[in-house]
Amino acid sequence: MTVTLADVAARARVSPATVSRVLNGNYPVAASTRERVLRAVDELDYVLNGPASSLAAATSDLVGILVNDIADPFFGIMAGAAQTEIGGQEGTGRAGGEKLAVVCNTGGSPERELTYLTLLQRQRAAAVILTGGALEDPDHIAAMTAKLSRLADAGTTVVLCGRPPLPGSDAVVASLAFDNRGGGRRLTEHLLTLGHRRIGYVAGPVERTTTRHRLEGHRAAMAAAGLGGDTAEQERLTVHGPYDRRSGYDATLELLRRDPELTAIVAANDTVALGACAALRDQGLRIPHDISVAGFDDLPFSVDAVPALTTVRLPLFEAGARAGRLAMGNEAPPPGGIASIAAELMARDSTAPPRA
Amino acid sequence: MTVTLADVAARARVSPATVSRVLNGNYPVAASTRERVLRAVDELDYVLNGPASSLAAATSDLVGILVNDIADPFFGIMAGAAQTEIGGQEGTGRAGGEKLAVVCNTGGSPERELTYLTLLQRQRAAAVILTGGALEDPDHIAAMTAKLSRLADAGTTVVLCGRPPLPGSDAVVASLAFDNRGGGRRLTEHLLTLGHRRIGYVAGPVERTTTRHRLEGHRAAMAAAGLGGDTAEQERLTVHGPYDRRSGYDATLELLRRDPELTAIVAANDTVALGACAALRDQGLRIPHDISVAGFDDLPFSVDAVPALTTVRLPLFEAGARAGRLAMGNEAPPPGGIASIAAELMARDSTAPPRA
DNA sequence: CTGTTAGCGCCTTCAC
DNA sequence: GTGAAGGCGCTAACAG
Repeated sequence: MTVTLADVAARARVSPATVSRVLNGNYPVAASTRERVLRAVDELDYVLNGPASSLAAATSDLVGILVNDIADPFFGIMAGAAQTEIGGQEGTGRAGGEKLAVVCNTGGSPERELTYLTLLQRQRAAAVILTGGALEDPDHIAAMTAKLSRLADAGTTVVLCGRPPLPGSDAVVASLAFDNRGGGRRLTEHLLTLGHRRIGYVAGPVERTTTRHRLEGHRAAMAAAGLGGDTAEQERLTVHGPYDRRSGYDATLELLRRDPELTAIVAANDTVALGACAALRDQGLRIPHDISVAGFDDLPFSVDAVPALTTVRLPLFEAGARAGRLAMGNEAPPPGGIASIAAELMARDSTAPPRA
Repeated sequence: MTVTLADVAARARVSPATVSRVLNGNYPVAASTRERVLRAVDELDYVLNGPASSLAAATSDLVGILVNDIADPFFGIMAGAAQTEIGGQEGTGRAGGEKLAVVCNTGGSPERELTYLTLLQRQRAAAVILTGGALEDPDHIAAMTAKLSRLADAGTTVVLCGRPPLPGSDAVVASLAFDNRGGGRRLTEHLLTLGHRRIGYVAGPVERTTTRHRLEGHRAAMAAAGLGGDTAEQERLTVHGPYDRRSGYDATLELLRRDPELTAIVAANDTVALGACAALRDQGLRIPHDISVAGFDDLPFSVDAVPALTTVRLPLFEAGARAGRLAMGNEAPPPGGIASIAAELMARDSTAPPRA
């Protein structure tokens, strides 16, 4: 029924071993023989049996890219960049030694994250890239550390992208961590420099590294300006929620309720900031005249917002591409396996000095 | 080194076959035996060898979801919905009979589309979902038709989502096609009703079904209103470009150059519309006072645009979920394997009557 | 309900 | 540079 390697061998009048060698290209084969084999492959429309090949070789050409939310361009950009770097840009049609880069959407659920890792482990994946912030629950961290060790033992290359290093684990080849803390600090410093003193903060989901680091940066800047306040005050000006538009909308209304004198709102990311803007507009407030708004990530749409959104740029594409190369072993890991990726303040029109 | 099914069998004092049966759950096994096996699995931290399993069973648990641009929420939403429907929401941790739903980013390249299909074919994928518009190049269509037949022959379920049916192919189980033509027509009718007569059109990339259908809808509405004009006139008011913000920006400037009297711009999709809005603002034009703008898709950010974007809503999430169910065989295919999915006009603030 | 027996299709030493 | 042979780990008939 389906054509096998043996069929190709018969047609090319060589042994199966030889066919295997030309297909994998990692062994010397006479040019004439190779050509004969390749011709037979095309004539028979032969497609390698991946499972059989993976079983025999004890490794597959699958590379998994885990993301928290595939509908969020934050992840889409990183994943796309990584996939480009991995999938090869050739396109010979015949599909030679390409890797199969695939993205898996965890939806932010820790269980699904682990399930996907198990599934990838089951497939004997060549590499796994974990993107985005990590959950800070101790149990989950322990489970992840164990799972990643298991993967690494089985020969899977593990790379972290936009996620802080896993303490005490040598399973990870490289961690590319965004400087969320520094970015958060600079963003709030920008607001302070403009003259803002009462700043509301729409944070991301609790127990996420990204959420915590950005918030820490914000509070560090506030504290440095002598505006830290006590814990109760800090919490009063902070509302947590998911990384979506709705959350930004609701949280902003809540912050306004808690303190109508707010002159600025800092959002966990650009999407949340958009929701915040909508809420403010619905309250009849003008941005930045009545109140300033800032986001984080600098997604493509942020520059088109009205007014253009002040935010912190993260080099998502570059980071994803680098993660892809690291996963493929095409780039040397950074010293210590850890790299911090700079976050750059993009001051635009949604922030301005507060009204007198 | 790595623990195999035989190890589990030995520890549970049963035969390998029995272990296989409880793991696959598709065969009666005594409760006590099952429990013993499961315990052994946990104690040994056993993970099924996917390739071996796929080789023996001649099918894998891989399901591929092909998208044109993973950084575009249009695809992210559909892919995420499909993945949720396929990946199972259980999360037992142990990972039982779950499918591995993975998304593959073709970047809109026909070669990569074929390469990914070959890779998936190689893996003996259980199902493949193709999302988004298709390229209309005859050679590519022929290659795709052949490839999909090959896949179907090998037992892979093929589902189309947001893509018109492949004529003369029985390889596809179901095609969910958006009513792009109808949506495009209703959108332009809305503009005509408002009183617009000179409408510029920023189209998507040429040779794409999505592009063509939306444009046809637009022109049908124009023609019905006696405003069709000749071919030269139609082309003068149409500029093609990729589905991104930049394209919308540039194309809008070009349209304005060609006809400064335009009172409305229709964009290929919401992202493009955002670019168009930016260009118009930079020209000092107010929306919708000086000129109206409309998009397509109704992505989440469109309602937050300023002014809120008039567009055509496509039920992306629902369509993706349905495609996922169809791929899993959890839903009966529509009659004839083809379903048209309605597109609903969302009239918002970016369109208004033209200035007197 | 459970055990036994054959492969699934390929890679990989080992000879030649 | 090429062929021959064994086995990767699991599933799927068959028996029982």
